Amino acid sequence: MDNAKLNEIPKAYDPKNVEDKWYKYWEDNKLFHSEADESKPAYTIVIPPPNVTGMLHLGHVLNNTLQDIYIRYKRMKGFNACWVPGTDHASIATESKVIAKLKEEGIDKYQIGRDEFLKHAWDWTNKYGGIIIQQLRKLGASLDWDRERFTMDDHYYKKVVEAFVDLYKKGLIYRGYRMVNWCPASKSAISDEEVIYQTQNGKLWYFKYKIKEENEYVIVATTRPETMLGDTGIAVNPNDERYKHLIGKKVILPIVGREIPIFADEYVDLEFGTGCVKVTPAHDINDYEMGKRHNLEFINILNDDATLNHNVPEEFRGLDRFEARKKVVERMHDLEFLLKTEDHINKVGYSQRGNVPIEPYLSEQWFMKMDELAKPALEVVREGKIKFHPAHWIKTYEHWMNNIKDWCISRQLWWGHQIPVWYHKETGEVYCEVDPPKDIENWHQEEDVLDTWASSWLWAQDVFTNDRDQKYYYPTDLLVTGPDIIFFWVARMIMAGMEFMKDIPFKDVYFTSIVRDDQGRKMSKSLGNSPDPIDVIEEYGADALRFTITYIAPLGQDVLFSTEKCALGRNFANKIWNAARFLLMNAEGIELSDNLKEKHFDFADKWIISKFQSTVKNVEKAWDNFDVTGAVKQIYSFIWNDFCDWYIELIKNRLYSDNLEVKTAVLVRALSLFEDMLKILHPVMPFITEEIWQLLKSRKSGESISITRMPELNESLIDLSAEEEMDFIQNVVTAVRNIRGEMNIPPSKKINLFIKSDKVKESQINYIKSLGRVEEFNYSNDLQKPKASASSVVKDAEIYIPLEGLIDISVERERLEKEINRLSGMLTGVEKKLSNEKFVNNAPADVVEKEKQKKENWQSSIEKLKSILSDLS
RNA sequence: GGGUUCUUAGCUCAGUUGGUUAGAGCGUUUGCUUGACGUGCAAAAGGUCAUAGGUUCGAAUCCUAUAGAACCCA
Repeated sequence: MDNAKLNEIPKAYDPKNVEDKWYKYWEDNKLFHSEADESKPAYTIVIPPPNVTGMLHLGHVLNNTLQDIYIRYKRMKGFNACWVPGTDHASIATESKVIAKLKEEGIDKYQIGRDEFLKHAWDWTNKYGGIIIQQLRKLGASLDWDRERFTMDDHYYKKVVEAFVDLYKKGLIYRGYRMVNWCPASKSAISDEEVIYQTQNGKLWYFKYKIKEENEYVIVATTRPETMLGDTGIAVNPNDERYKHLIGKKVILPIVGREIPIFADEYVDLEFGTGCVKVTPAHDINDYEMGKRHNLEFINILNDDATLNHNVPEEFRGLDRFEARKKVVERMHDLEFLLKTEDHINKVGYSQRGNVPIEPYLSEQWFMKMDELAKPALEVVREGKIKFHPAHWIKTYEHWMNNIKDWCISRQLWWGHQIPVWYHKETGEVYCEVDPPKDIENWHQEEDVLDTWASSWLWAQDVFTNDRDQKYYYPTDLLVTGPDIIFFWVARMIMAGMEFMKDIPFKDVYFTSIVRDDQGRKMSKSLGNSPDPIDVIEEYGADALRFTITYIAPLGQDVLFSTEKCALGRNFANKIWNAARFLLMNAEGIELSDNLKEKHFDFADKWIISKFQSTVKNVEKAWDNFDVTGAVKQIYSFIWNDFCDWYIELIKNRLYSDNLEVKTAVLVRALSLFEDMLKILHPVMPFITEEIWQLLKSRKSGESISITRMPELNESLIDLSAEEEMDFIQNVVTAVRNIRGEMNIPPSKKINLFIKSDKVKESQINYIKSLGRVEEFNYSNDLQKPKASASSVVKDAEIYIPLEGLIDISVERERLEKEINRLSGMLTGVEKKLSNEKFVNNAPADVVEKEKQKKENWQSSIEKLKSILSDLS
């Protein structure tokens, strides 16, 4: 190899100068662009579109690293790999950010109107929309940038509208006056899935309501006193002896003065509170049901911002619900209707986006019928047409699908896909089509937009904007996402796929871990425990981050991350770097002719090639099983332990040999293996592998490791006898090092070594000598133990190290005794097993044979050690 | 209240269909300017596999119960 720059290879790997350079190279050469090509199999992933104005966080890092690993792996396996990037318009989140920004400027959304507001929203989107997309490049994500999509693109918008119209015409979408989860912060309905229940320390207030024309009271307990202003009934359990005589009577609602009936309903829990329940049908889902059953009045007491409206007494109007609560309690106290107050732990539903308590609220909304859509979507998962990893999520999915409720898809927002429904100004007729009515002046369009998920549920099918692409790339192969959106998105995308494409949207779904901090806490801005991935990349490199997070992320469990852990990946990168540096330095000035590759083989070469083949086999299996951590650990262990710790040490003898042909042959082989090694690592650490791959040989412009082929598994190269020979060497060398350690013999001091065995091969001797730092070496079957030797037993070979003057007899005795005890313990276990007739009769023959073998080996070792021990003077 | 998952070395986790000498990384201890790497090398210490039963010739692995933890749903 002729390369003057080699001396300049720095001692420590620095990703800074490497990563951006190669990403640009890949992008400039469009290496990740895919075109439909029916002669090749496609492998397709659509990115779970991040919020367009969002920033990259560690959840994205894990998720996108996994996708990149699979897309790169499949690309190198010869698939036409296509990874589609894009972002999501995130209706509520984006709109509330825009509103906040406008508010700072003193602008009110309703004053400027819809069209003007949307201009601001687009400005905002264009300003922040590129950030996360750029950040994905820093991570090394091999996305097909020519296919970048946005859920508000014209084509996509049209598809969303078409889907609505289609379902409306099929009768699967309807409009209704229903109780929904109302988010007072965004002044919009939200779906059941967007409500997060939080446990809170609340109170239980006990109120007295007087019964009309009698001198008796009922006592009700409530967690929400302010709703009493909307009470229209009192419910008791029909079997409750305490209250049977009151059923049918009326009470006078305090403060308000309204007369409301006492009625019986099975729903009432006799044990809770007093067994008497105040009923507010317009503001509680259970009360709503009771209200319908008993024909109660529905009195809505709230405005859309959760202040009290004109249906309550004057003094409460305009008050926020929480102020109103205080005031109601005060008034009830003054009126002596407040009996007592208890502490009470309750669960309060919060709006996921608005982060305020939601209100059950009656309003006119659009719903999608779920029963029919759910059926085929459930079926394909049950049948295994779509596979979940880990599989246990199937149960959660089934449970949700079996208990599915209609989906509230309308949002009282402007940023999003406006519902394609027009109402006739005169007749009130409803018109639902993709295109607006011709006499548009006589109609007004539905103001509401669709839930964001009612657009992103088409993502897997409509990121492909022409029929050929859609036919070629759909169904996609893999979806990588968090289990937190299994209902929001995964389930609904499956429904959309089955409904509109009549086919599954993806074959495998990989549910990622949740990234937490070192102490297992959720990452959150307020805790300040959420490192910015870009900072981590600056400090450790994207490769290190990618490697570390996949190394520590167990499938199906949370991953506990801290920035410092990235030292793992950084150290690994540095290790690889130095291994490359070592080989390249030795190759300097040498002509590496490939025809020497098959020459001067010895068992060390066979061993490492055999190990590599096993690694390829195991890694492929692990990728196929979505055992990402398993694959990453296999690669790590091969490179660090097998290749660096042993193989490089083994070849040093030959590398420093005077025989140029031997030296060259070894180098050519080592470099070729190193190149293969880089390839199997490349999906995990794309940058450093590209950097080194480019250094190994001079490459043509546009060439890249990312578009080379993965090494093919060749099982005929798995060589068990070479592995056995190597195993012996490793055991002998380790025994020698152990003795050195125990006897405090520094590595710089050479020792002599004798092995009582006739099975040592000539080819093994040099390796044992160099790795054990051995001066004089001898072996024979009838070797006498030299005086004052430290000893060990490896398989059936006794090894001696004469240490005249250096040996500490008591240390040596202790060492031997410890080993004898260890082996004896294991021997006892195995003897017990073998003396058990039932074991010998019932266990498979090979298992019994294995146990017998163990017994013999350990027995023989123990005998040898004992005899050595007794000779010890 | 219902469901799912988890409990293995000081910490974080592997452990494939029951048969291993129960592994790895980090951390700890000791030694080392060994002609790639101290972001390193070598050696070592450290585990009654949560607890109690059961199935089995044999259980970290299968079953039951108990305790504890997390998440989801109501």
